[in-house]
Amino acid sequence: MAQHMSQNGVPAVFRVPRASTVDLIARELRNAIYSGALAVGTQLGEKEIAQQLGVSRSPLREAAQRLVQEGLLTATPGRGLRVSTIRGEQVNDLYVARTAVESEAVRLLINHDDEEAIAGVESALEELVNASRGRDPHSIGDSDLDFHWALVDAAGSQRLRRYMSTLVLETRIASFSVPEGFVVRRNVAASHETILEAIRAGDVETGVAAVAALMDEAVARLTGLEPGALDVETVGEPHQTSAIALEPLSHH
Amino acid sequence: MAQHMSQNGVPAVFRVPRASTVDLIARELRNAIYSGALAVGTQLGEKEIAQQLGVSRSPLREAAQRLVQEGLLTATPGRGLRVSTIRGEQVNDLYVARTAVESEAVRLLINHDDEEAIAGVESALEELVNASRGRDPHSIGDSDLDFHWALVDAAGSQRLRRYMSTLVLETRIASFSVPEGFVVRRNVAASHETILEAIRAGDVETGVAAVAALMDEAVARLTGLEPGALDVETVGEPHQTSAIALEPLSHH
DNA sequence: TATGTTGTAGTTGTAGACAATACTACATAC
DNA sequence: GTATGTAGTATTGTCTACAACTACAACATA
Repeated sequence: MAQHMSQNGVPAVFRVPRASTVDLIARELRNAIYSGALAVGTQLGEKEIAQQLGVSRSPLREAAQRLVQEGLLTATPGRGLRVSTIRGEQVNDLYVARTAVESEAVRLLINHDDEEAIAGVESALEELVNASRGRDPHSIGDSDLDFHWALVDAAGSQRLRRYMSTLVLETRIASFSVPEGFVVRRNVAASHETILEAIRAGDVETGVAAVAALMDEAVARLTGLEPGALDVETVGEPHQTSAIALEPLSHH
Repeated sequence: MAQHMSQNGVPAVFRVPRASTVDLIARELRNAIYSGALAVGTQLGEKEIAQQLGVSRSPLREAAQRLVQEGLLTATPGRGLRVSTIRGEQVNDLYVARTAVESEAVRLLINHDDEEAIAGVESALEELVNASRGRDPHSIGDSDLDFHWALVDAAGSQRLRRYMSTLVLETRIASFSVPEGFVVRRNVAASHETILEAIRAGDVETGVAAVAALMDEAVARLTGLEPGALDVETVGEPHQTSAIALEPLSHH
């Protein structure tokens, strides 16, 4: 019983958290969705994907159920799995969820006042500012999502992190789902700075309001409301569909 | 192509969403956790449970992965599945997530001002008031959770609903995880009334604050901080473990 | 021509068998 | 007596095969 106990009864060494095959496959699928290798709406043949990953259908199907629970994949009995599409009212709902999570993150950051955590958000903002000086909409979009991820990550809540990691992917899906292609705002950095300033100032009210404003704007952009009123930049090429989507996974 | 299209191109009739076997199993597992039939920390033998449900291990394992994604089950490679335990810092994190979701629900309810939706919350509150007049801690606890569920349900967001349905189960798990047994506050109704009043008054500030206060109190109750300062009632019998946990599921 | 039916191919859903891993108990060495 | 090694047992992890379902196309029929 006393295998490696420190004096106060707390184990001094923990079980190494090996990743299961299902974990690896699920991660691979998420990456494929994020990168666009698995295009939105794609029907994924289990046999084919299992072969590409070098596993059999069983663990693949188990991993797929995780993404189904997240809402990233949609399963229809007899018709299998396809990558979820997010559009119309779903876009609005997605940003409702993001508002809930990111608002709480702001609140937590202000309450805890952890300098190191806030610094993480700050460096993400700097990345965004840099990217927005360039003219590559894709890297702006990536930095944008990175910032929001950093914001929630810094809040230190395991559950909010889990929610956000799915929401980031769903946001990506929503972007892909827009028929016009990738759309980004020109002046992203400014409104994001407002959030960070509010956090530094300890002003919950302003911070939450800034988050909400950002979300409303994003919904308008993605659902195409008042397209003339928004200062956006559109990029063609909705997404490239490659024949071989997935790399075989290496167990380590 | 034009099989049942209304004039605007939106399908007028949708595919009936048949429930897959995996759906049914997942639902059954969640029910078993909610009811306590699957006790917290229980290792669930796949063979045994599959037999009880009258299915083979494959769909059971797939369903289990859904609950793993939700955090209700914990999977360890080589050691299989067990019902998650929620205690210590996890309790706090759980209520952080609930605060995020329920605060946003309050905000949505106030913004939309949908009388029918608010009425749903009101009836849940009445149930809670009734239960709190009685002395059965279990029915008080149930009505409490029902109220919070109704609150989020009324907000009308699909994603918040999904989060909340898991959070309700996690809250239940947290209750079961308390070694002293079921613990409820004596004056539950009052603080819940504050939330509803704030919604009716359109006062976001007060509503959100009331939610936060409720959550803080719950964390204190469950983590056993200042036990003397809280007006709580404890019930023994942490949970009865029945030999046969699950009913065979009927496909309909 | 349009609609309904039937056959066929391909896919998914489930079950069972096999292989790999982890737990238990016992034996053995220090 | 404690600790380490080893065998046996049981469970999980993965694969393969079969059954069931869906989609598509060719054909028959009104």
